[in-house]
Amino acid sequence: MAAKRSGAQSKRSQQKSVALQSAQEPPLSLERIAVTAVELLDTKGLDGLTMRRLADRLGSGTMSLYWHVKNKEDVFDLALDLVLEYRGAPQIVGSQDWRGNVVHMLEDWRTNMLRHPWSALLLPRRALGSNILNRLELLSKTLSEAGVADADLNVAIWSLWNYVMGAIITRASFVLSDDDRAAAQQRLTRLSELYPTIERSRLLLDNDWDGAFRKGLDLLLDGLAPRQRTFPRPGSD
Amino acid sequence: MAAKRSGAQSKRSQQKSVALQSAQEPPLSLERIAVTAVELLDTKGLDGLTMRRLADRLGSGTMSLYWHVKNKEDVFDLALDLVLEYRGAPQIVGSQDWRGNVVHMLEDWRTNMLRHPWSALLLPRRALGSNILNRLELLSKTLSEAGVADADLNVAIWSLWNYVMGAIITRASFVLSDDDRAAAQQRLTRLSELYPTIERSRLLLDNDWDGAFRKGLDLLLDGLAPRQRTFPRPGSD
DNA sequence: CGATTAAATCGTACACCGTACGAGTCGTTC
DNA sequence: GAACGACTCGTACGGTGTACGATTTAATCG
Repeated sequence: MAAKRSGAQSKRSQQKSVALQSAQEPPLSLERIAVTAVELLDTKGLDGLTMRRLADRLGSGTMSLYWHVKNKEDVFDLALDLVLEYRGAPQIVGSQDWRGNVVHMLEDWRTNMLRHPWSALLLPRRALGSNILNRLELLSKTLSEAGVADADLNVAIWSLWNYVMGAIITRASFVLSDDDRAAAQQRLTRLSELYPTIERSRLLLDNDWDGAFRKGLDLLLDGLAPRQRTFPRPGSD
Repeated sequence: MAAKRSGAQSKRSQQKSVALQSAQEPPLSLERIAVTAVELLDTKGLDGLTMRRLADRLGSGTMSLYWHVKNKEDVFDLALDLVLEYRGAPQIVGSQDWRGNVVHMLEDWRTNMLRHPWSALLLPRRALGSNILNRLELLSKTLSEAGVADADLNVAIWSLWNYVMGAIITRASFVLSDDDRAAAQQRLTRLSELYPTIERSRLLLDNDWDGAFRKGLDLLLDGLAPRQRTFPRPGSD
Protein backbone atom coordinates (compact mmCIF):
# COMPACT_ATOMS: atom_id res chain seq x y z
CA MET A 1 0.00 0.00 0.00
CA ALA A 2 1.29 3.31 -0.94
CA ALA A 3 2.04 5.85 1.63
CA LYS A 4 -0.68 8.30 2.07
CA ARG A 5 1.00 11.30 0.55
CA SER A 6 -1.45 14.10 0.70
CA GLY A 7 -1.20 14.33 -3.00
CA ALA A 8 -4.21 14.52 -5.21
CA GLN A 9 -3.23 11.93 -7.72
CA SER A 10 -5.11 8.74 -7.63
CA LYS A 11 -3.87 6.71 -10.49
CA ARG A 12 -1.91 3.63 -10.05
CA SER A 13 1.46 4.88 -9.02
CA GLN A 14 1.73 2.80 -5.98
CA GLN A 15 4.39 0.32 -5.15
CA LYS A 16 3.46 -2.85 -3.52
CA SER A 17 5.59 -5.24 -1.60
CA VAL A 18 6.79 -2.68 0.83
CA ALA A 19 6.11 -4.11 4.19
CA LEU A 20 7.14 -1.26 6.37
CA GLN A 21 5.72 2.09 5.54
CA SER A 22 7.35 5.34 6.38
CA ALA A 23 4.11 6.90 7.52
CA GLN A 24 1.95 4.11 8.70
CA GLU A 25 -1.37 5.17 10.07
CA PRO A 26 -2.80 3.65 13.20
CA PRO A 27 -5.19 0.85 12.37
CA LEU A 28 -8.69 1.63 11.34
CA SER A 29 -11.28 1.89 14.03
CA LEU A 30 -14.81 3.14 14.35
CA GLU A 31 -13.62 6.13 16.26
CA ARG A 32 -10.99 7.10 13.74
CA ILE A 33 -13.55 6.72 10.99
CA ALA A 34 -16.08 8.84 12.80
CA VAL A 35 -13.63 11.60 13.60
CA THR A 36 -12.30 11.75 10.08
CA ALA A 37 -15.79 11.70 8.65
CA VAL A 38 -16.69 14.73 10.73
CA GLU A 39 -13.57 16.51 9.55
CA LEU A 40 -14.44 15.77 5.99
CA LEU A 41 -18.03 16.85 6.38
CA ASP A 42 -16.92 20.06 8.03
CA THR A 43 -14.57 20.95 5.25
CA LYS A 44 -16.22 19.51 2.16
CA GLY A 45 -19.89 19.48 3.04
CA LEU A 46 -22.43 16.73 2.84
CA ASP A 47 -21.71 15.75 -0.74
CA GLY A 48 -18.01 15.99 -0.12
CA LEU A 49 -17.98 12.84 1.94
CA THR A 50 -17.30 9.87 -0.27
CA MET A 51 -16.04 6.53 0.76
CA ARG A 52 -12.99 6.88 -1.43
CA ARG A 53 -12.11 10.25 -0.03
CA LEU A 54 -12.68 9.09 3.51
CA ALA A 55 -10.41 6.11 2.95
CA ASP A 56 -7.76 8.30 1.38
CA ARG A 57 -7.86 10.58 4.35
CA LEU A 58 -7.45 7.59 6.60
CA GLY A 59 -4.61 6.22 4.57
CA SER A 60 -6.42 3.00 3.86
CA GLY A 61 -8.00 1.28 0.93
CA THR A 62 -11.56 2.16 0.18
CA MET A 63 -12.96 -1.24 0.80
CA SER A 64 -11.22 -1.57 4.12
CA LEU A 65 -13.82 0.72 5.55
CA TYR A 66 -16.46 -1.85 4.94
CA TRP A 67 -14.96 -4.17 7.46
CA HIS A 68 -15.83 -1.72 10.20
CA VAL A 69 -18.90 -0.20 8.71
CA LYS A 70 -21.87 -1.65 6.95
CA ASN A 71 -22.88 1.25 4.77
CA LYS A 72 -22.16 4.78 3.92
CA GLU A 73 -25.24 5.48 5.97
CA ASP A 74 -23.43 3.91 8.87
CA VAL A 75 -20.73 6.50 8.47
CA PHE A 76 -23.31 9.25 8.60
CA ASP A 77 -24.74 7.77 11.76
CA LEU A 78 -21.32 7.67 13.32
CA ALA A 79 -20.60 11.25 12.44
CA LEU A 80 -23.94 12.53 13.64
CA ASP A 81 -23.71 10.68 16.89
CA LEU A 82 -20.25 12.06 17.50
CA VAL A 83 -21.51 15.58 17.08
CA LEU A 84 -24.48 15.08 19.34
CA GLU A 85 -22.52 13.96 22.35
CA TYR A 86 -23.47 15.89 25.44
CA ARG A 87 -20.60 16.41 27.77
CA GLY A 88 -22.12 16.56 31.19
CA ALA A 89 -24.05 19.68 31.97
CA PRO A 90 -22.50 22.06 34.46
CA GLN A 91 -25.28 21.01 36.72
CA ILE A 92 -24.02 22.91 39.71
CA VAL A 93 -26.50 20.75 41.46
CA GLY A 94 -28.73 23.75 41.80
CA SER A 95 -31.63 21.64 40.72
CA GLN A 96 -33.79 24.49 41.82
CA ASP A 97 -33.15 26.18 38.51
CA TRP A 98 -34.74 23.59 36.32
CA ARG A 99 -35.47 26.18 33.73
CA GLY A 100 -31.87 27.25 33.51
CA ASN A 101 -30.83 23.64 33.10
CA VAL A 102 -33.25 23.06 30.28
CA VAL A 103 -32.24 26.22 28.50
CA HIS A 104 -28.58 25.38 28.85
CA MET A 105 -29.00 21.94 27.45
CA LEU A 106 -31.09 23.05 24.52
CA GLU A 107 -28.81 25.91 23.66
CA ASP A 108 -25.83 23.59 23.82
CA TRP A 109 -27.68 21.28 21.48
CA ARG A 110 -28.28 24.07 19.07
CA THR A 111 -24.81 25.56 19.05
CA ASN A 112 -23.31 22.12 18.80
CA MET A 113 -25.24 21.30 15.69
CA LEU A 114 -24.79 24.71 14.13
CA ARG A 115 -21.09 24.22 14.44
CA HIS A 116 -21.55 21.39 11.97
CA PRO A 117 -24.31 22.55 9.66
CA TRP A 118 -24.46 19.28 7.77
CA SER A 119 -25.75 17.65 10.93
CA ALA A 120 -29.00 19.52 10.51
CA LEU A 121 -29.42 18.07 7.06
CA LEU A 122 -28.63 14.63 8.32
CA LEU A 123 -30.87 14.59 11.32
CA PRO A 124 -34.23 14.24 9.61
CA ARG A 125 -33.31 10.98 8.02
CA ARG A 126 -31.44 9.27 10.79
CA ALA A 127 -33.03 7.30 13.55
CA LEU A 128 -32.62 8.06 17.20
CA GLY A 129 -29.04 7.48 18.21
CA SER A 130 -27.96 6.90 21.76
CA ASN A 131 -26.79 10.45 22.25
CA ILE A 132 -30.13 11.80 21.23
CA LEU A 133 -31.83 9.46 23.61
CA ASN A 134 -29.50 10.61 26.35
CA ARG A 135 -30.54 14.16 25.81
CA LEU A 136 -34.20 13.27 25.68
CA GLU A 137 -33.87 11.37 28.91
CA LEU A 138 -32.16 14.27 30.61
CA LEU A 139 -34.81 16.66 29.39
CA SER A 140 -37.49 14.31 30.48
CA LYS A 141 -36.07 13.90 33.92
CA THR A 142 -35.57 17.60 34.44
CA LEU A 143 -39.09 18.48 33.48
CA SER A 144 -40.55 15.70 35.53
CA GLU A 145 -38.62 16.74 38.60
CA ALA A 146 -39.69 20.29 38.01
CA GLY A 147 -43.24 19.23 38.54
CA VAL A 148 -44.62 18.72 35.08
CA ALA A 149 -47.42 16.24 35.35
CA ASP A 150 -46.89 12.88 33.74
CA ALA A 151 -49.88 13.43 31.52
CA ASP A 152 -48.33 16.56 30.10
CA LEU A 153 -44.79 15.33 29.93
CA ASN A 154 -44.78 13.97 26.42
CA VAL A 155 -46.38 17.03 24.95
CA ALA A 156 -43.85 19.17 26.76
CA ILE A 157 -40.90 17.17 25.53
CA TRP A 158 -42.04 16.99 21.95
CA SER A 159 -42.87 20.66 21.92
CA LEU A 160 -39.41 21.59 23.06
CA TRP A 161 -37.82 19.09 20.73
CA ASN A 162 -39.82 20.29 17.78
CA TYR A 163 -39.03 23.87 18.46
CA VAL A 164 -35.33 23.27 18.88
CA MET A 165 -35.04 21.06 15.83
CA GLY A 166 -36.97 23.47 13.69
CA ALA A 167 -34.83 26.35 14.85
CA ILE A 168 -31.63 24.47 14.15
CA ILE A 169 -32.66 23.34 10.73
CA THR A 170 -33.94 26.74 9.72
CA ARG A 171 -30.85 28.48 10.92
CA ALA A 172 -28.57 25.94 9.32
CA SER A 173 -30.28 26.28 5.98
CA PHE A 174 -29.55 29.96 6.07
CA VAL A 175 -25.96 29.29 6.88
CA LEU A 176 -25.65 26.95 3.98
CA SER A 177 -27.25 29.13 1.40
CA ASP A 178 -26.16 32.67 1.88
CA ASP A 179 -26.37 33.24 -1.82
CA ASP A 180 -29.83 31.84 -2.05
CA ARG A 181 -30.81 33.93 0.86
CA ALA A 182 -29.53 37.08 -0.79
CA ALA A 183 -31.36 36.13 -3.93
CA ALA A 184 -34.53 35.49 -1.97
CA GLN A 185 -34.21 38.80 -0.24
CA GLN A 186 -33.72 40.53 -3.53
CA ARG A 187 -36.65 38.81 -5.08
CA LEU A 188 -38.57 39.73 -2.00
CA THR A 189 -37.82 43.41 -2.19
CA ARG A 190 -38.72 43.31 -5.84
CA LEU A 191 -41.97 41.66 -4.96
CA SER A 192 -42.60 43.72 -1.88
CA GLU A 193 -46.11 44.18 -3.06
CA LEU A 194 -46.70 40.50 -2.73
CA TYR A 195 -45.16 40.24 0.70
CA PRO A 196 -45.73 43.58 2.35
CA THR A 197 -45.83 42.35 5.91
CA ILE A 198 -42.69 40.34 5.62
CA GLU A 199 -41.07 43.25 3.95
CA ARG A 200 -42.13 45.66 6.64
CA SER A 201 -41.01 43.52 9.53
CA ARG A 202 -37.75 42.74 7.77
CA LEU A 203 -38.28 39.14 8.74
CA LEU A 204 -35.53 37.81 6.59
CA LEU A 205 -33.05 40.49 7.42
CA ASP A 206 -33.22 40.25 11.14
CA ASN A 207 -29.98 38.64 12.11
CA ASP A 208 -30.54 38.16 15.80
CA TRP A 209 -31.06 34.44 15.51
CA ASP A 210 -29.78 33.70 18.96
CA GLY A 211 -32.01 36.22 20.60
CA ALA A 212 -35.05 35.07 18.69
CA PHE A 213 -34.32 31.49 19.59
CA ARG A 214 -34.06 32.34 23.24
CA LYS A 215 -37.21 34.44 23.24
CA GLY A 216 -39.29 31.78 21.56
CA LEU A 217 -37.93 29.20 23.94
CA ASP A 218 -38.93 31.35 26.88
CA LEU A 219 -42.38 31.66 25.44
CA LEU A 220 -42.69 27.93 25.21
CA LEU A 221 -41.31 27.38 28.67
CA ASP A 222 -43.75 29.89 30.06
CA GLY A 223 -46.49 27.73 28.70
CA LEU A 224 -44.92 24.60 30.07
CA ALA A 225 -44.21 25.96 33.50
CA PRO A 226 -45.98 23.71 35.93
CA ARG A 227 -47.42 26.38 38.16
CA GLN A 228 -50.38 26.60 35.89
CA ARG A 229 -52.31 23.54 36.84
CA THR A 230 -52.85 22.32 33.31
CA PHE A 231 -53.06 23.47 29.75
CA PRO A 232 -55.67 26.14 29.21
CA ARG A 233 -58.21 24.88 26.84
CA PRO A 234 -58.29 26.48 23.41
CA GLY A 235 -61.20 28.83 23.19
CA SER A 236 -63.18 27.32 20.38
CA ASP A 237 -63.10 23.96 18.79
CA MET B 1 -30.64 28.43 -19.98
CA ALA B 2 -34.08 27.35 -19.15
CA ALA B 3 -36.93 28.75 -21.08
CA LYS B 4 -38.63 31.50 -19.24
CA ARG B 5 -42.28 31.04 -19.45
CA SER B 6 -44.92 32.96 -17.62
CA GLY B 7 -47.47 30.30 -17.27
CA ALA B 8 -50.11 30.10 -19.93
CA GLN B 9 -48.59 30.00 -23.30
CA SER B 10 -50.34 30.04 -26.60
CA LYS B 11 -52.04 26.77 -26.95
CA ARG B 12 -51.28 25.64 -30.37
CA SER B 13 -53.19 22.51 -30.91
CA GLN B 14 -51.51 21.66 -34.07
CA GLN B 15 -50.13 18.22 -33.77
CA LYS B 16 -49.06 16.90 -37.06
CA SER B 17 -46.54 14.43 -38.11
CA VAL B 18 -46.79 12.79 -34.79
CA ALA B 19 -47.91 9.24 -34.27
CA LEU B 20 -44.40 8.12 -34.74
CA GLN B 21 -44.44 7.30 -31.09
CA SER B 22 -46.85 4.81 -29.76
CA ALA B 23 -48.17 7.32 -27.30
CA GLN B 24 -47.22 10.84 -28.06
CA GLU B 25 -46.66 12.84 -24.96
CA PRO B 26 -47.41 16.49 -24.70
CA PRO B 27 -44.26 18.59 -24.90
CA LEU B 28 -42.10 19.00 -21.89
CA SER B 29 -42.86 21.85 -19.55
CA LEU B 30 -41.88 22.91 -16.09
CA GLU B 31 -45.26 21.94 -14.81
CA ARG B 32 -45.21 18.49 -16.33
CA ILE B 33 -41.74 17.96 -14.95
CA ALA B 34 -42.77 19.08 -11.49
CA VAL B 35 -45.88 16.92 -11.39
CA THR B 36 -44.05 13.85 -12.59
CA ALA B 37 -41.22 14.44 -10.17
CA VAL B 38 -43.68 14.49 -7.30
CA GLU B 39 -45.23 11.28 -8.53
CA LEU B 40 -41.87 9.67 -8.71
CA LEU B 41 -40.84 10.89 -5.30
CA ASP B 42 -44.08 9.65 -3.82
CA THR B 43 -43.67 6.19 -5.22
CA LYS B 44 -39.94 5.65 -5.24
CA GLY B 45 -38.69 7.88 -2.48
CA LEU B 46 -35.98 10.47 -2.44
CA ASP B 47 -33.31 8.28 -3.96
CA GLY B 48 -35.76 6.93 -6.48
CA LEU B 49 -35.79 10.17 -8.40
CA THR B 50 -33.15 10.08 -11.07
CA MET B 51 -32.98 12.18 -14.16
CA ARG B 52 -33.12 9.14 -16.38
CA ARG B 53 -36.14 7.75 -14.66
CA LEU B 54 -37.88 11.09 -14.68
CA ALA B 55 -37.25 11.45 -18.39
CA ASP B 56 -38.48 7.95 -19.03
CA ARG B 57 -41.65 8.67 -17.18
CA LEU B 58 -42.10 11.77 -19.26
CA GLY B 59 -41.42 9.92 -22.46
CA SER B 60 -38.48 12.09 -23.33
CA GLY B 61 -34.76 11.80 -23.56
CA THR B 62 -32.81 12.36 -20.42
CA MET B 63 -30.96 15.40 -21.59
CA SER B 64 -34.09 17.08 -22.81
CA LEU B 65 -34.88 17.86 -19.23
CA TYR B 66 -31.89 20.11 -19.05
CA TRP B 67 -33.41 22.52 -21.47
CA HIS B 68 -36.10 23.34 -18.94
CA VAL B 69 -34.18 22.81 -15.79
CA LYS B 70 -30.71 23.76 -14.69
CA ASN B 71 -29.97 21.03 -12.23
CA LYS B 72 -31.34 18.07 -10.49
CA GLU B 73 -31.60 20.43 -7.57
CA ASP B 74 -33.90 22.51 -9.69
CA VAL B 75 -36.17 19.54 -10.00
CA PHE B 76 -36.23 19.17 -6.24
CA ASP B 77 -37.11 22.81 -5.91
CA LEU B 78 -39.93 22.42 -8.36
CA ALA B 79 -41.33 19.40 -6.58
CA LEU B 80 -41.09 20.95 -3.14
CA ASP B 81 -42.73 24.13 -4.27
CA LEU B 82 -45.55 22.21 -5.85
CA VAL B 83 -46.26 20.43 -2.62
CA LEU B 84 -46.19 23.60 -0.57
CA GLU B 85 -48.85 25.37 -2.53
CA TYR B 86 -51.51 26.78 -0.30
CA ARG B 87 -54.89 26.70 -1.90
CA GLY B 88 -56.73 29.62 -0.45
CA ALA B 89 -57.75 29.22 3.13
CA PRO B 90 -61.44 28.77 3.81
CA GLN B 91 -61.21 32.20 5.30
CA ILE B 92 -64.90 32.56 5.87
CA VAL B 93 -63.88 36.11 6.37
CA GLY B 94 -64.43 35.65 10.05
CA SER B 95 -61.22 37.46 10.69
CA GLN B 96 -62.25 37.55 14.28
CA ASP B 97 -60.95 34.06 14.72
CA TRP B 98 -57.31 34.81 13.96
CA ARG B 99 -56.26 31.88 16.06
CA GLY B 100 -58.39 29.50 14.12
CA ASN B 101 -56.96 30.80 10.90
CA VAL B 102 -53.40 30.34 12.08
CA VAL B 103 -54.08 26.85 13.31
CA HIS B 104 -55.78 25.90 10.08
CA MET B 105 -52.95 27.14 7.96
CA LEU B 106 -50.28 25.47 10.03
CA GLU B 107 -52.13 22.19 10.20
CA ASP B 108 -52.66 22.27 6.48
CA TRP B 109 -48.96 22.87 6.09
CA ARG B 110 -48.19 19.90 8.21
CA THR B 111 -50.61 17.45 6.66
CA ASN B 112 -49.60 18.58 3.22
CA MET B 113 -45.97 17.81 3.84
CA LEU B 114 -46.64 14.61 5.67
CA ARG B 115 -48.52 13.40 2.65
CA HIS B 116 -45.18 13.57 0.87
CA PRO B 117 -42.64 12.59 3.47
CA TRP B 118 -39.69 13.27 1.22
CA SER B 119 -40.57 16.93 1.36
CA ALA B 120 -39.49 17.03 4.96
CA LEU B 121 -36.10 15.72 4.02
CA LEU B 122 -35.83 18.21 1.24
CA LEU B 123 -36.86 21.27 3.11
CA PRO B 124 -33.76 21.85 5.21
CA ARG B 125 -31.57 22.23 2.20
CA ARG B 126 -33.75 24.26 -0.11
CA ALA B 127 -34.06 27.99 -0.05
CA LEU B 128 -37.27 29.86 0.43
CA GLY B 129 -39.54 29.25 -2.50
CA SER B 130 -42.41 31.47 -3.39
CA ASN B 131 -45.01 29.25 -1.82
CA ILE B 132 -43.17 29.29 1.47
CA LEU B 133 -43.00 33.05 1.31
CA ASN B 134 -46.70 33.16 0.60
CA ARG B 135 -47.41 31.21 3.70
CA LEU B 136 -45.07 33.31 5.78
CA GLU B 137 -46.73 36.43 4.52
CA LEU B 138 -50.15 35.13 5.35
CA LEU B 139 -49.04 34.14 8.81
CA SER B 140 -47.41 37.47 9.27
CA LYS B 141 -50.46 39.37 8.24
CA THR B 142 -52.78 37.37 10.40
CA LEU B 143 -50.70 37.82 13.50
CA SER B 144 -50.20 41.48 12.85
CA GLU B 145 -53.90 42.08 12.37
CA ALA B 146 -54.56 40.13 15.50
CA GLY B 147 -52.67 42.72 17.43
CA VAL B 148 -49.22 41.31 17.85
CA ALA B 149 -46.87 44.21 18.23
CA ASP B 150 -44.41 44.80 15.44
CA ALA B 151 -41.53 44.38 17.83
CA ASP B 152 -42.72 40.88 18.70
CA LEU B 153 -43.80 39.85 15.26
CA ASN B 154 -40.62 38.27 14.05
CA VAL B 155 -40.15 36.24 17.19
CA ALA B 156 -43.71 35.07 16.92
CA ILE B 157 -43.38 34.04 13.30
CA TRP B 158 -40.11 32.25 13.74
CA SER B 159 -41.35 30.48 16.82
CA LEU B 160 -44.35 29.12 15.02
CA TRP B 161 -42.29 28.28 11.95
CA ASN B 162 -39.67 26.48 14.01
CA TYR B 163 -42.23 24.52 15.90
CA VAL B 164 -44.12 23.45 12.82
CA MET B 165 -41.02 22.54 10.86
CA GLY B 166 -39.58 20.58 13.73
CA ALA B 167 -42.82 18.73 14.20
CA ILE B 168 -43.07 17.87 10.54
CA ILE B 169 -39.54 16.67 10.24
CA THR B 170 -39.72 14.62 13.39
CA ARG B 171 -42.95 13.02 12.39
CA ALA B 172 -41.77 12.35 8.89
CA SER B 173 -38.62 10.68 10.09
CA PHE B 174 -40.74 8.28 12.07
CA VAL B 175 -42.85 7.57 9.05
CA LEU B 176 -39.83 6.79 7.04
CA SER B 177 -38.15 4.49 9.45
CA ASP B 178 -40.66 2.33 11.14
CA ASP B 179 -38.12 -0.42 11.39
CA ASP B 180 -35.54 1.80 12.94
CA ARG B 181 -38.13 3.04 15.31
CA ALA B 182 -39.03 -0.44 16.38
CA ALA B 183 -35.37 -1.19 16.80
CA ALA B 184 -34.88 1.94 18.84
CA GLN B 185 -37.81 1.09 21.02
CA GLN B 186 -36.46 -2.38 21.54
CA ARG B 187 -33.04 -1.11 22.38
CA LEU B 188 -34.73 1.33 24.67
CA THR B 189 -36.63 -1.25 26.61
CA ARG B 190 -33.49 -3.27 26.89
CA LEU B 191 -31.72 -0.25 28.24
CA SER B 192 -34.60 0.94 30.32
CA GLU B 193 -32.18 1.51 33.13
CA LEU B 194 -30.44 4.14 31.08
CA TYR B 195 -33.60 5.90 30.04
CA PRO B 196 -36.07 5.33 32.85
CA THR B 197 -38.06 8.51 32.37
CA ILE B 198 -38.51 8.01 28.68
CA GLU B 199 -39.44 4.46 29.33
CA ARG B 200 -41.97 5.38 31.97
CA SER B 201 -43.68 8.04 29.91
CA ARG B 202 -43.66 5.83 26.84
CA LEU B 203 -42.46 8.79 24.88
CA LEU B 204 -41.67 6.84 21.78
CA LEU B 205 -44.76 4.72 21.87
CA ASP B 206 -47.27 7.48 22.12
CA ASN B 207 -48.90 7.55 18.74
CA ASP B 208 -51.09 10.59 19.13
CA TRP B 209 -48.91 12.77 16.96
CA ASP B 210 -51.74 14.95 15.79
CA GLY B 211 -52.99 15.63 19.27
CA ALA B 212 -49.53 16.39 20.57
CA PHE B 213 -48.92 18.73 17.69
CA ARG B 214 -52.11 20.58 18.36
CA LYS B 215 -51.49 20.84 22.08
CA GLY B 216 -48.00 22.17 21.68
CA LEU B 217 -49.24 24.65 19.13
CA ASP B 218 -51.86 25.86 21.55
CA LEU B 219 -49.22 26.29 24.17
CA LEU B 220 -47.20 28.43 21.87
CA LEU B 221 -50.16 30.44 20.74
CA ASP B 222 -51.11 31.06 24.34
CA GLY B 223 -47.76 32.64 24.79
CA LEU B 224 -48.13 34.66 21.63
CA ALA B 225 -51.63 35.84 22.29
CA PRO B 226 -51.53 39.60 22.25
CA ARG B 227 -53.70 40.20 25.24
CA GLN B 228 -50.68 39.99 27.41
CA ARG B 229 -49.07 43.32 26.81
CA THR B 230 -45.66 41.89 26.09
CA PHE B 231 -43.53 38.86 26.71
CA PRO B 232 -43.04 38.15 30.37
CA ARG B 233 -39.44 38.50 31.19
CA PRO B 234 -37.55 35.31 31.86
CA GLY B 235 -37.04 34.87 35.55
CA SER B 236 -33.30 35.19 35.70
CA ASP B 237 -30.88 36.59 33.21
C1' DC C 1 -40.61 28.02 -52.54
C1' DG C 2 -35.96 27.56 -50.13
C1' DA C 3 -32.87 29.62 -46.66
C1' DT C 4 -32.20 31.06 -41.96
C1' DT C 5 -32.74 30.93 -37.38
C1' DA C 6 -34.34 29.93 -32.80
C1' DA C 7 -36.48 26.48 -29.76
C1' DA C 8 -36.36 22.14 -28.23
C1' DT C 9 -34.87 17.27 -28.22
C1' DC C 10 -31.65 13.68 -27.34
C1' DG C 11 -27.39 10.15 -28.04
C1' DT C 12 -22.92 9.65 -26.55
C1' DA C 13 -19.30 10.05 -23.35
C1' DC C 14 -17.03 10.92 -19.05
C1' DA C 15 -15.93 11.17 -14.33
C1' DC C 16 -17.42 9.68 -10.21
C1' DC C 17 -20.16 7.11 -7.04
C1' DG C 18 -21.36 2.95 -3.60
C1' DT C 19 -20.21 -1.50 -2.95
C1' DA C 20 -20.05 -7.09 -4.18
C1' DC C 21 -16.61 -10.19 -4.51
C1' DG C 22 -12.63 -12.59 -3.68
C1' DA C 23 -7.76 -12.68 -3.08
C1' DG C 24 -4.20 -11.19 -0.09
C1' DT C 25 -1.85 -10.22 4.50
C1' DC C 26 -1.26 -10.65 9.07
C1' DG C 27 -0.89 -12.51 14.13
C1' DT C 28 -2.48 -16.41 16.99
C1' DT C 29 -3.19 -20.73 18.04
C1' DC C 30 -2.48 -25.88 17.78
C1' DG D 1 4.34 -26.56 9.90
C1' DA D 2 -1.18 -26.00 9.27
C1' DA D 3 -5.38 -23.69 10.21
C1' DC D 4 -7.97 -19.98 11.29
C1' DG D 5 -10.03 -15.57 12.27
C1' DA D 6 -9.29 -10.60 11.90
C1' DC D 7 -8.41 -7.39 8.75
C1' DT D 8 -6.90 -5.00 4.28
C1' DC D 9 -7.65 -3.82 -0.38
C1' DG D 10 -7.65 -4.17 -5.93
C1' DT D 11 -10.81 -4.92 -9.37
C1' DA D 12 -15.11 -4.64 -11.45
C1' DC D 13 -19.97 -3.52 -12.14
C1' DG D 14 -23.99 -1.03 -12.52
C1' DG D 15 -25.54 3.22 -11.46
C1' DT D 16 -25.43 8.48 -11.26
C1' DG D 17 -25.45 13.70 -12.96
C1' DT D 18 -24.44 16.23 -16.72
C1' DA D 19 -21.10 18.52 -20.66
C1' DC D 20 -21.14 18.63 -25.37
C1' DG D 21 -22.66 18.74 -29.84
C1' DA D 22 -25.55 16.86 -33.37
C1' DT D 23 -30.17 16.71 -34.62
C1' DT D 24 -34.95 17.69 -35.26
C1' DT D 25 -38.81 20.82 -35.36
C1' DA D 26 -41.43 25.30 -35.92
C1' DA D 27 -41.43 29.97 -37.13
C1' DT D 28 -39.79 33.75 -39.95
C1' DC D 29 -38.08 36.00 -43.89
C1' DG D 30 -36.55 36.95 -48.78
